[in-house]
Order: sequence, then structure tokens, then C-alpha cells
Amino acid sequence: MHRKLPHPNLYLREEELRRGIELLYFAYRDFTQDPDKILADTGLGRAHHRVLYFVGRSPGTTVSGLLKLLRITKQSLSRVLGQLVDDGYIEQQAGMTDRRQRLLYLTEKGDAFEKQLFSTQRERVAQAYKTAGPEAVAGFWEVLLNIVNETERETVLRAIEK
Amino acid sequence: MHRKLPHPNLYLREEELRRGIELLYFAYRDFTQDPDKILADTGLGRAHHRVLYFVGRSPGTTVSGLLKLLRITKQSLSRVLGQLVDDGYIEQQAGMTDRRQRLLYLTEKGDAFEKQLFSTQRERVAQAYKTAGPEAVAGFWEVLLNIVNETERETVLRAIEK
DNA sequence: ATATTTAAGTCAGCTTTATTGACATATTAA
DNA sequence: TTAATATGTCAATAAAGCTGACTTAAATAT
Repeated sequence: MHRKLPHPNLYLREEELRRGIELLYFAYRDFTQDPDKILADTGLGRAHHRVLYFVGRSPGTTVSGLLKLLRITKQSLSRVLGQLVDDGYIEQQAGMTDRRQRLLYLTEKGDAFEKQLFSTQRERVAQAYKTAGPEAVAGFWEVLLNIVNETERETVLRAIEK
Repeated sequence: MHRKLPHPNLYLREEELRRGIELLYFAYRDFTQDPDKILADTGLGRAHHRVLYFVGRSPGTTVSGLLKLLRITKQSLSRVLGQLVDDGYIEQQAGMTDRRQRLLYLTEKGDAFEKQLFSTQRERVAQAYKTAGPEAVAGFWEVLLNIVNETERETVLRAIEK
């Protein structure tokens, strides 16, 4: 009985890869919980938050821009976006050059709410940046960016396209 | 009309914080897509993957250990775990010291499937580590760990408790 | 000018993954 | 013996996604 052990280097490598996977999972889990708590009191959910976030980040983005960015279907976005418009968080304007487009903007109410949601995550991330230091932050960005699909890294850096 | 501009340092800070938030969102989105593709052909989903992952990572973990780690309800886990047991991916053994406990283990089939799912993420993360370099990886870990709830950092480092 | 494509929206039905609440059983601990 | 714990189960509900089919209005291409 002669069990071949994995090569020490490969073993170490696997451990490091699993550590990254786990940290990504747990950090994501905890980092979404702060806004989720606030959202729970409003009848909105995480999906609404994402739309508020990216419309706030790129005012005037179009419906199809959001669809590509969030990688969800029109029907899924429709419900979420419809509620946000109905509840007065988001305004739509017909595009000037292409009047089929619906350009999306936060209302004042939407902007205030987005800021409130952001502030919870801001605090968490700011604390993490501060504790880890600027070099660690640079590494954090670099690794995350390389985890993103190669074809979409540009888009991510510009936050949103179109 | 005298609009007060935000202080440049705060502005920069906000941009950096938003960049972290966005990278975390997009990296997580893309990093889950590889296993999701495989899972789609099997009738299992992301929830099953998480259970397979952590049982594989900590053989002999208990149901309540998983509940705390994944932070879901017993009823949610029940369905997922039940399917995994029924389909022969996971085996349960009564605890030796406490016979109420169900200790969880991957079967050979479960182990093989977990390896297959892991391999897709392994490739993505390994490429990111390689491109970014070891110092960046250290920063990546450190920032992510500090984003995790303080009370659970120990647990995360040990991958799973109990 | 007409035909095609595009941007957006809608209706209907389904799936996955989570929730709350109530209760049951076996086992351990006080 | 009683109380607490670990697990399991029934039932109903919600959030957020999906596919497929179709409509309307506007822009583009032929």
C-alpha cells in the first residue's frame, strides 16, 4: 500500500486557491448584509440596490446598458426597474439622439437612498482599506480585476458602458 | 450660485471605495459562473455547490456547523442536503460522542464532482494570482479578510468550525 | 419608400433559493 | 425526571432570476 502524496508545492497551491475562494465567498456574504438590512424595511431587495447603484454611478445609462452590465434578462430588470420608477427613485428620459432609448437617472429621493445604502458598505470597506494599507488595497484590486472575465475588464474599470 | 465641491481627498476616497465595491461585485459574478454552467446540466444549483465545497473542505462537519457557516435556515439546508444525500454525493454518519449529530462526508462521487467544480474556479483564480503576483495576493487576502465580519474572521481562517 | 433591425416593454408561467412558523423525535445534560 | 439540543419535516411565502412569445416605436438599410 503505497499512497502517492500530492507534491508539496501543488498542495500549497491548492490551499492558497481555496483560501481565495473562501475569502471571496465570505467577504461577499458579509458585505451585502449591511444594505440588505436597510432594504428589508423598504420592500426593495438586493436587485433594486444594484440598479440604484449603477444608475447612480453612471447617470444617463440606458436599459440595455444595465442589462449587459448586470447580465440579467429584460424581463427580470423590468420588474425591478418598474418598481424603482413607480416609487420615485429613478426617472426615465427619452434619449436625444435616439428617442427609443430610456436614459436612467436617480431622482433626489433615489440619490439619497443610494447614499444611505452606500454608506454602510463604505464604512466596512474603508475600515478594511485602512487596516490593510494602500499596498494591500492595490493587490486587492489587481487580483479581483484578474478574476473578472478578460473580455469585461475594460467595462468594469469604466464602471459601466454606453 | 456657489456650489461647494467635495473635498478632493474625500472625492478620491469615495472613488476608491466604489472601485472596491464594483470589483467585488464583478469578480464574484464571474467567478460563480464557471461552476454554475456545470451545475446547470445536473439538476443541482449553487446552493448544492456550497454544501459540497464546505463538506469537502471539512469532512465530518455537522449540520449545525454548516448552518452557522452558510448562515441559512435549517429548512433551506434540508432540501439541498437531502438532494445531495439522495443523489449519493454526501454520506451521513451519526456522531460517536453525540449520536444526535449527523457528521457529513463526501462520497467518492461527491468528491469527484467537487473536484470538477473546483477545477473551473481553480483555473480562474490561479491565473489571477499568477498575473498579479504574490504580494498582490497577500493584499487581496488581507483586504477581503478585513471585509468579513470581525466576529467571524477566525472561523473563516479555519474554513469551518465544529 | 419600404423593409429590417433595434430599444424597450409586456404577458404568462416556471425555477431556485431563501424565508417564517409550527411541530416531531431522539438524545444529551441538568 | 425535566429541560435543552440536534436534526428533521410540513406548509406557505417571497425574491430574483429564467424562457418564450409578442407589441410598439424609432432608427437604419436596401
